[in-house]
Amino acid sequence: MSRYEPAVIEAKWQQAWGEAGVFTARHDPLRPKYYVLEMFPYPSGRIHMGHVRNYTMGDVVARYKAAQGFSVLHPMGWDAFGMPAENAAMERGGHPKDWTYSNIAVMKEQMKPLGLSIDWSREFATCDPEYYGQQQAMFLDMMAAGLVYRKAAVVNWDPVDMTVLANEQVIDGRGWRSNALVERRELTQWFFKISDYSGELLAALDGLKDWPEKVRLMQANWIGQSRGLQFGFETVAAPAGFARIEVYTTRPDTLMGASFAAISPDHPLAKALEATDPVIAAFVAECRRGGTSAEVLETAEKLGMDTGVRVRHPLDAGWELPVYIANFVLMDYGTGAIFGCPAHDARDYEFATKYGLPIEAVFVGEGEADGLTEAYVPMKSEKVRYVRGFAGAEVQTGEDAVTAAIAECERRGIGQGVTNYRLRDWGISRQRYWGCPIPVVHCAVCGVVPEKKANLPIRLPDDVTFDIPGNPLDRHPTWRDVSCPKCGAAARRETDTMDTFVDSSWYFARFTAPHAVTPTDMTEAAYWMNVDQYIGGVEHAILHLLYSRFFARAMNKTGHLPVEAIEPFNALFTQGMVTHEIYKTTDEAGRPVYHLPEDIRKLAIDGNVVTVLKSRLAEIDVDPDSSDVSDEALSAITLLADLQVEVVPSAKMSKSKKNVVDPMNIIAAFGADTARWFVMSDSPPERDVEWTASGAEATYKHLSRLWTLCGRIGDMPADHKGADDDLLLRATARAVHEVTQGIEGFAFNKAIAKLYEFTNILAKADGSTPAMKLAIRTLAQLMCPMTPHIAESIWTFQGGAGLCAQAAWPKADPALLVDTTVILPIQINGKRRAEISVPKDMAASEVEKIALANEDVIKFLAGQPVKKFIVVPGRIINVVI
RNA sequence: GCGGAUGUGGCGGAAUUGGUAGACGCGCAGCGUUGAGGUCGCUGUGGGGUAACACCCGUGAAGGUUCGAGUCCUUUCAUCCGCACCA
Repeated sequence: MSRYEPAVIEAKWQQAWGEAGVFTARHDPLRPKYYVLEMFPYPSGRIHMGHVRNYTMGDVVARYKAAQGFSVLHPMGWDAFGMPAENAAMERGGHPKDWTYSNIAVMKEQMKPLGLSIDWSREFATCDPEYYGQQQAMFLDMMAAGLVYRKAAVVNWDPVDMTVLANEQVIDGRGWRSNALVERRELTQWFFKISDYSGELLAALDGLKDWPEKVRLMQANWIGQSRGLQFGFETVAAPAGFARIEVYTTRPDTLMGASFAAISPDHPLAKALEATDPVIAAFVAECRRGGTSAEVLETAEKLGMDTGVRVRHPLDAGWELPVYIANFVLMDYGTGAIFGCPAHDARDYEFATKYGLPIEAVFVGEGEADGLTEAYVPMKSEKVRYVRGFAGAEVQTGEDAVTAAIAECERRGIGQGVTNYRLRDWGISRQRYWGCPIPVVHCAVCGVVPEKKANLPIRLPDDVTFDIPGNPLDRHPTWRDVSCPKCGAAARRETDTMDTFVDSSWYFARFTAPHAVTPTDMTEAAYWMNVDQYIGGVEHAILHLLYSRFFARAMNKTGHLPVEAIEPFNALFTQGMVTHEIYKTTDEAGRPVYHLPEDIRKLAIDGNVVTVLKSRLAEIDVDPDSSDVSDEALSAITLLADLQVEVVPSAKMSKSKKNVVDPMNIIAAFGADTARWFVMSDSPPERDVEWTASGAEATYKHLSRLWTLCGRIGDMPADHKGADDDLLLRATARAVHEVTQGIEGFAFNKAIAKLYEFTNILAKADGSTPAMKLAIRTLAQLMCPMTPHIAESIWTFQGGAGLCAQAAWPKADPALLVDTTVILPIQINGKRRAEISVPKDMAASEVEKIALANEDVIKFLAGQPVKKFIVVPGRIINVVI
């Protein structure tokens, strides 16, 4: 066996897999299927380490399941619509389509050398008309099924560029290009009725046993089910048409503590007042300044204005409350109007304090005085006493108080108990070019008319420019101006495109039949769905996954997915990021300056590692790349503190911090197996992994050492006896058991630690008996999911039949996994003082005798009587004195 | 503001889920190999303490439950992620 040359063997085995068609997914009714999917990439330009980690994880699962005998589907595609393509066109010229497809070509070429077990015959991009045309067909079906509607919604409006901005494009309340103050503006937009499924999407979370608990929790909180009371305030001195204001509250038990009512600046009443009152109009305009994101809205200073309108308290007609317009009341939640109880709601308390409104407690903490007013009393359900509750709810606390208050209000005819959800309908309209066109036409005669399916796909026009802001579709007469599909009159095509989340909400289903002339093929979908293991970043824990769960239900309703697939992802795994340290200095003004890894040098001085700038080394006449640094130079470096670079560990890779590691450089230097092994080895997959140059090098050294070891064994005479064969067989069985458990449990770092241990045992064994050969072949198989190329070479070299990638996963003989004797530590009063070695199944009474006869134990007992003797079989002994 | 998570040696992490804290890897140190450096091989490596043992301390902090706590409970501090038009 020659030297370890990854470039040579990796190309060779990739070709062999390709020729054997190992990764082509086959619809084989006789075999169980397994569908592994990693969240598909956005084609941003080049692949990064995060991609390598994500796809290697999926690949490990795919290869492992294939070895287990499953018919595996492991596809790849491109989430190809989105803003960056338009931004590139604006900044550099060119067309989003060209930018996107050339990025796809580059990234695909970069992914190939990783040796992933992907079935490339199923590849597609969401910007392919064949894909988005099917998406348009589903939109029409969903429209017919009543899942689509239009309504007004607020957007970020840039008044200078005259365009809609994404939240990301609003920086400190200003447009990212124009720097103009952003306003909130209403636009008529398309919505999917995801709220029809609020209850179901919540209830079904319980069935997702193989999803991370935290993701289910986040989704549940996002859907935000609450039980409350909806009731109407009767108004006094309100404009015509506003005799009542509907309010929703989750705390009807605090109604007696009401001190004001507040409506959203977007509430119809606010709009009516705005039209006639310039002071209110100015205030509402003030509220509409700034972006639309929840973070901005909820951290903004609380602003309110008394409208002059009054409402009657529902429990006491003589009690009038002022109605404020308040910027923290959201039109999207509840009814867009609230009642304020400052004593028991922190936000209301802040508001009441600011505007001098009364604060009166409904309940007090146990033992506190009844006269507690003007203070905020947090809800502690166990320890409250009602002092101003209303009849029927006096004795209740906590949730019971809410339930009792709702019942009492219903009895009195004041309002109704309502189950409310925080989840809003999904607004999908985007005023942008590079997205899936919404297939409808606006006709002056017929109104909104769906396109005919025969006319699909509605293709994006190619002849567009991005020299001025806004949506080029809006100013493209030959594309925009059409005749009505229904009556033939002159009409206007919808120029909004769909949110790119729509594209990614069903791609997993399309992979099961990527070339079908309908969105899906029900036979294929029935075989391949669901995705058995889905893997991706935790940043998608809420939106993408919730939208996909909704879409699967909508697809079922419109006949595009079987009912078994309404929860499309059986198991979910959320992986962490790849981070890298940052090298930072500060300039004269104290601003941080970042340095590239190749511009710094790490030196070992007196057992410490000192990081210095190469350029500064040159200044003191030290050759920055020479390995030979004199002791004088080293001590000079220690003295020069300003020469040293601050190392900030574990930062997200970003160009501005200059800590991006390009996977292609790693593959060129060490090969794909090293890159794959390293990203799987150090950290648990759900956590961030820090890329270190030394770690990657160590991985390469390990693989080289293994290569040499296999070569050495191959050169030995057959049956050269090294270590005990029995020991080898046991070690092999244990490795199979532990690595299998590691992969099954998504603990790849532990699986790799076990592989290191196993390799260390083999390196010491130094023989070439059949037991050794079996051990090495097994090692190759266990490594194959992680490092498939070197595994193939070792497998072949050690006489494995066929391709390692197609060999059946090894099984451990259970008899070889049990140890006959066990070492029991002995604690005395909880401190470990001695240990004994006993047969595994020895009776506790026997163990006690041996333990008490142990000389260390006798020494520590020092003749004191034993109060208690605890034996945990096979684990530990504790003697209490 | 709301929601979710994470804190263990110099570093990444392990700990059979309440039972020997620090597996495995990196780094560092010593020895060997080498003309030298790197490579490679062997050994050591939580802190204090000792000639070496012994012994003491130790899982962000402070309390608690237990024969026994990294793991369970209470309080607290720090850091990271998401928030509906980034994907």
